[in-house]
Amino acid sequence: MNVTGNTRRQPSIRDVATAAGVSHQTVSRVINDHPSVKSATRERVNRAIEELGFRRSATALALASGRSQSVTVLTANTTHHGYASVLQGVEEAARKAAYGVGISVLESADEQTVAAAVQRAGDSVGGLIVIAYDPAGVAALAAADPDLPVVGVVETPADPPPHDRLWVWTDDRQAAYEATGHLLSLGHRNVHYVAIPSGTRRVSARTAGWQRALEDAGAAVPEVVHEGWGPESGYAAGSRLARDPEVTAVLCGNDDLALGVMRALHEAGRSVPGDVSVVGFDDAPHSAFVTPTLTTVRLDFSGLGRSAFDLLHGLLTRSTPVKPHSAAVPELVVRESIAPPRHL
Amino acid sequence: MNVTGNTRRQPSIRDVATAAGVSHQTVSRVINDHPSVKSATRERVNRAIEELGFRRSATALALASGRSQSVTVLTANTTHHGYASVLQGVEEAARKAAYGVGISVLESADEQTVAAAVQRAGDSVGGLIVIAYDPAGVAALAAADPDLPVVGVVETPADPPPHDRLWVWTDDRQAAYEATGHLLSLGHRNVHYVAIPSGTRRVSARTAGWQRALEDAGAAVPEVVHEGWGPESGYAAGSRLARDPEVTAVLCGNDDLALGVMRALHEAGRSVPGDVSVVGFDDAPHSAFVTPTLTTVRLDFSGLGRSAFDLLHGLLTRSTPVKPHSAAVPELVVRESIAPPRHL
DNA sequence: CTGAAAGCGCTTACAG
DNA sequence: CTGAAAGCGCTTACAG
Repeated sequence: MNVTGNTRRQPSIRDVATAAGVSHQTVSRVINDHPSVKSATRERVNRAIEELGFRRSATALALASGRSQSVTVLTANTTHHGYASVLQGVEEAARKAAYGVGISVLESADEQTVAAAVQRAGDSVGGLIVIAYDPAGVAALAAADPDLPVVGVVETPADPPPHDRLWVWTDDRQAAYEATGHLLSLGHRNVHYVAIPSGTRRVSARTAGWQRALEDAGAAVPEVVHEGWGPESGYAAGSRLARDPEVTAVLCGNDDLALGVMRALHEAGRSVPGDVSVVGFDDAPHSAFVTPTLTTVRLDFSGLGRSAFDLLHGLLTRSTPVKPHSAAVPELVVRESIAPPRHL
Repeated sequence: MNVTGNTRRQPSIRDVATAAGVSHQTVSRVINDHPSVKSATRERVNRAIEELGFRRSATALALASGRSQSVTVLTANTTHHGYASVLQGVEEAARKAAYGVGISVLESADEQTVAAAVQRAGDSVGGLIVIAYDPAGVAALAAADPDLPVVGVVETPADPPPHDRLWVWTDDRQAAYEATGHLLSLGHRNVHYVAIPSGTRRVSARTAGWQRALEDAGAAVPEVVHEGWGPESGYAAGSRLARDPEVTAVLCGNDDLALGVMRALHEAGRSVPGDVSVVGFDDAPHSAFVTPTLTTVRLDFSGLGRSAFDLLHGLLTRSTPVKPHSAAVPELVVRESIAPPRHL
């Protein structure tokens, strides 16, 4: 009626219907690719859509249909390389499926905070992806409503996930095993481990892999150095480790930690890799450009994010029977920061 | 009616109304903190809300009221430190205001891609924050519908933003000026600049600051080395710069670039800071732990993200007259990577 | 202070 | 193949 009027309102399905001389019903069929529409009608509708610049309201779609075409990722962090890459992978896969992605960060592992965040996230969204590498994430995964579609991005689990839960992971247990084994094969009698904060109360996957490698080689298992996530944590750990001349090889839970360890060793006058070999985890972009370049385990985080989304998408659309699966296998990238120990 | 039934449906405003013996109307008033509700009624409603575990549907709210309580950030990247930190800042401020945040990444600066992304983002959302540090972001900012609430996170603009646009920035022009000045004051006769890709066709803010500092000091302005964002770009630039013995100081558009430059210099046998001083931009977390520790400009990205959200929030709620404003001033963090040139 | 009506822009059965 | 009706869960005037 108001075709030539210049109201700012977005054209609705009804405006399109009027313009095309059909019911809004039929417009709905056309935009949903419903087969039973005469092609002449379809064309008329599409032309009207084009002319009016119609865009279907995602909000109305969500309200009327119950499917929201969006997921939100719940994470304790957005800046660390692994987290940011997972997020990027999720977004990439979601975009291809015409899904939106929301992000909600967990400020702490505090029960109340986590519960509030999980609720908020679950409120207006089809499904949830929670990055559960840390205590906050693990708590969130546990706190999520059982009938909300959720997939967790987790460390290699010791046991398969509960059957009502979908998880995705890379085999970093195996990766830690191999990295440690590589160091031992170089002649090191021992490998120390500087751990990232574990999400679970039990031994983390990386820790387990490292420990197993030492045991398999008949080497003593030194105490794990527990630290935070950032380079300053690695620095603190490295300062302590530097005082022990027996320490000739250090595996770190991530690259930032490894950089901190290398710096502390440097300041203590112990050279890397001359006196001590250092290995990181994640293969952050700058790790190949520090001096010495850092030997590290490359993890396909964005692939992990894509998998997480695909899994969730399957769950939401019930299209294919979905199964938890692990992503690309980790790969040890050998660079300058490791060498045989002096005593050889 | 079905109070004891165990349907899985979330309780609605109507269920609450029935339980409290009022109209759904009144429930709406209560959850919106409308003043004109008798406190006895209010209490009854609140009790019902509590008991039923009612949570207001954000979708219905958005559809009925037109305000969506969410914003989306449009960005070309999620992993670089600056971008990730801006995103984190936005999320933090949004969470405090009970807003959701969506993220949409721009795969390329290609016109079609950008247009599609902007449309998608603008579809189901209250407002848009676009990170416009790069060509894709700048294109997105330009492509956004003029009557969609948008705030841009931009480089220091040469001219004030168009009056219908809200921008936020840190004064990195000034920061580049100071960093360059500091290098000159150390005795360097010249400072080269390795630039990040500029969003605009014109000279970027950082480039302008650097250039001005050289001019003010009467130094020659060498050609800008144009590179990408990552350390490998810095490495490429550094390799070229290393061949010129006249090069004694290099300012880089970001820390990753700086690391790449330092690595290339190292491989070329030129020591940092002995032969060449290197300064970065951003103060990424690891920059204080590489060797030599990196002198860099600290930028308050998360503060910038918070400002961006606040600005947008004001725009959306029309609560306060909002004005574009710049965030915390950048600060030069002097570390080991710079020194007076050899010739002194 | 509170309720009955209409509507936001869609979809989902139900008819024909 | 297409339309008329009802509804998703809220809010926004309009009455009283």
